[in-house]
Amino acid sequence: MQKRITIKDIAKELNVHHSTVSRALRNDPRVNESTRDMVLAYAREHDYQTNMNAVQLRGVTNNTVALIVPNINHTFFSDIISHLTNAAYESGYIISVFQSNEDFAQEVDIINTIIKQNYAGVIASISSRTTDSKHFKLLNTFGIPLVFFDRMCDDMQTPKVLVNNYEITFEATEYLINKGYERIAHLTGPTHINVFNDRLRGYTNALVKHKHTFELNMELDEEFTIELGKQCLINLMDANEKPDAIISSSTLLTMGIALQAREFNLRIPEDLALIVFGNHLGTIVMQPQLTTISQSEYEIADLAFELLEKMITREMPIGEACTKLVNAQIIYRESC
Amino acid sequence: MQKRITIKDIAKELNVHHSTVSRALRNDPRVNESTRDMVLAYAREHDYQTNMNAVQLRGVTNNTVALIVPNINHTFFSDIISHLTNAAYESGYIISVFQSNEDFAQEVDIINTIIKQNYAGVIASISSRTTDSKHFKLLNTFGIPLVFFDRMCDDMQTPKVLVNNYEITFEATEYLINKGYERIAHLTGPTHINVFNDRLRGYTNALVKHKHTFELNMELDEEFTIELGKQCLINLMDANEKPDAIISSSTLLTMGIALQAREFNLRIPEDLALIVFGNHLGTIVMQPQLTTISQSEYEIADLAFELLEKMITREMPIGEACTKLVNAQIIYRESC
DNA sequence: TGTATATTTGCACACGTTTGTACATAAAGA
DNA sequence: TCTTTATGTACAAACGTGTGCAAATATACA
Repeated sequence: MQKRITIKDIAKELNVHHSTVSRALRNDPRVNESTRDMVLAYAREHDYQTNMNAVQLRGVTNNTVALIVPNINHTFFSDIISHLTNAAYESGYIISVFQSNEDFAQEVDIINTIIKQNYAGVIASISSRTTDSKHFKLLNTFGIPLVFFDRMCDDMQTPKVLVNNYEITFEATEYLINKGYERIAHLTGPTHINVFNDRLRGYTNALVKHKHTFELNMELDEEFTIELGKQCLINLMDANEKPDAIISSSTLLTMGIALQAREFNLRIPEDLALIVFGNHLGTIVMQPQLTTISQSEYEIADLAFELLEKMITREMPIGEACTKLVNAQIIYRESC
Repeated sequence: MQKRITIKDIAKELNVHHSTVSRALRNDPRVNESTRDMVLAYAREHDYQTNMNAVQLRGVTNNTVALIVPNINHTFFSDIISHLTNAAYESGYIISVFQSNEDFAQEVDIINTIIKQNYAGVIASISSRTTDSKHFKLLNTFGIPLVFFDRMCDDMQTPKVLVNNYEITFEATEYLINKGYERIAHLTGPTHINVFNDRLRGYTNALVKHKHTFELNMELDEEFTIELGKQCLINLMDANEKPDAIISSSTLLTMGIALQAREFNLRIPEDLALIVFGNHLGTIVMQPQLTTISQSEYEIADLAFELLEKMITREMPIGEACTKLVNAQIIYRESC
């Protein structure tokens, strides 16, 4: 664990000034070719690595982009992370992922770390407990570009890449209605989050349009698990009017429902239809395979990064609103 | 997008020296209480954030730990990430995740970024294309603590948290043999990686012990997908001696196999037994539910972080080998 | 009042890098 | 030979923060 080698060390060793070394390393034309070669050879030989803290202290931005997600182990987010990492790498950026764990305090800490470390930019989807956007606004204050995707703070002037949750949930509900289902339930997350609110509105409005009087919306603030899904179905089937179709925001919840339906000897889709948001692989190995709403993670990732990069290169101003809608689509399978 | 506020700005505004502000912000006892309160109030008011680049330039380490994984959207890794993030947060650290995408060049770039930015430490699982450990050794050179988990470079002196892949695969193979399966195949990744090599050895040795002559090992270097799994089974069933059991390293592969088995009207587990590494949720919603080998991600995450933290706090020296084995366990379900 | 001690603040330098400017040397032109 | 220009290198200051040391002020004690 020797001391880190610096340009001054190199300079001393080669009997030149450290400014010459600095220029040589960055291929500045004002340095003699032989000097440059000598410096580069020495640097390579001794594994010199720029100290970015010193560089950034002078105001130069780095190439690391922070990505904040509520949960890394949700298919939707992990797919986006994966695509985003690749897209960014091709443009010369490194993606660094942070998980807020649906926790407000952690989200704030993450943002503070990002500001303190001077990241080049931030792509974020907020936690379900986030109601205040002060910490995100701070990014703008410090001149760090920010792009929201999926879940966002609606009071912020910044680019947003969103899914057309309202339209697709409307469409899904209508699809179930047209299939003859009478009592459609809707399971989703806290509706102060745009995503869940849009889905709720799509669901409700479709019911209204078709004059359905049965409306059963469950807004869950707990962690979505298979167990919770089982319990949900138990509760639902305990009521007077039992649903014959469920649109759900969570794959885990829906898996639990499907497992519990077997226990109840409910046939899917005859007795109970299921539609779920997401591309979880489990949905296609189940029997019957679940009808899902796919949210085109590729497109979201590409769009979000494209917008961020434009802000980093100052091609686009920071702190200016702009919303891109990405179309989700229903993947018709066997559960309806 | 105003200029970033610094301690000098605060000092000028409050008519004190910036060193006093610096001390006040870090609760140095050598500063008057009233002065400190004044400074803290002003800092809070104006959203002052320390510039870590300046701090780190002076040799102080930060609290950000880098986590490198080959693929974020593999259940094994995303579970570890999730647990690790929480464990680290409780100890006051922030985890920043990087995906190498099973690509050597990206892995090298990530390490270089980590060195340049002076992260506090690194927890890593190497890509399947990594055969040279020079970049990881560089971390030690620069005094950055490193802990490997799961996949590692065996020529490196550094703590490693590994799964007892040899023993558990031996056990799984033996289990199949005792169940009466005659022709057991093994599907895994490139065996220059310790994980896959250990599994192969466990498999082979169990066969030898029980004098089984049928041995079919497939070492795949492509990306594991459901499609590839389907193709695998097609190929396997095309041979003269068709396997009646498969131990596989990949959930996706095995899902493909299971789906293809249906096409072939092969009954699971009667005609074909399946055991797969991992905790993917898909394995428990399938019918039949798959017997899996669970690798206790919690324990791996906790151990890895514990070791890293000790190195960060210099409680443990950097660059000293030590290997912790974590016990995997077979979760017996319906596919055998 | 004067001296000793405790408390608080200011000063100056360092960390590693970049960059504008000045200096030195070499080549070219008169 | 002397100026002019081109080329290469050195110098010094700056980025924001932390810290040893000196200075200043306040408090205690004789």
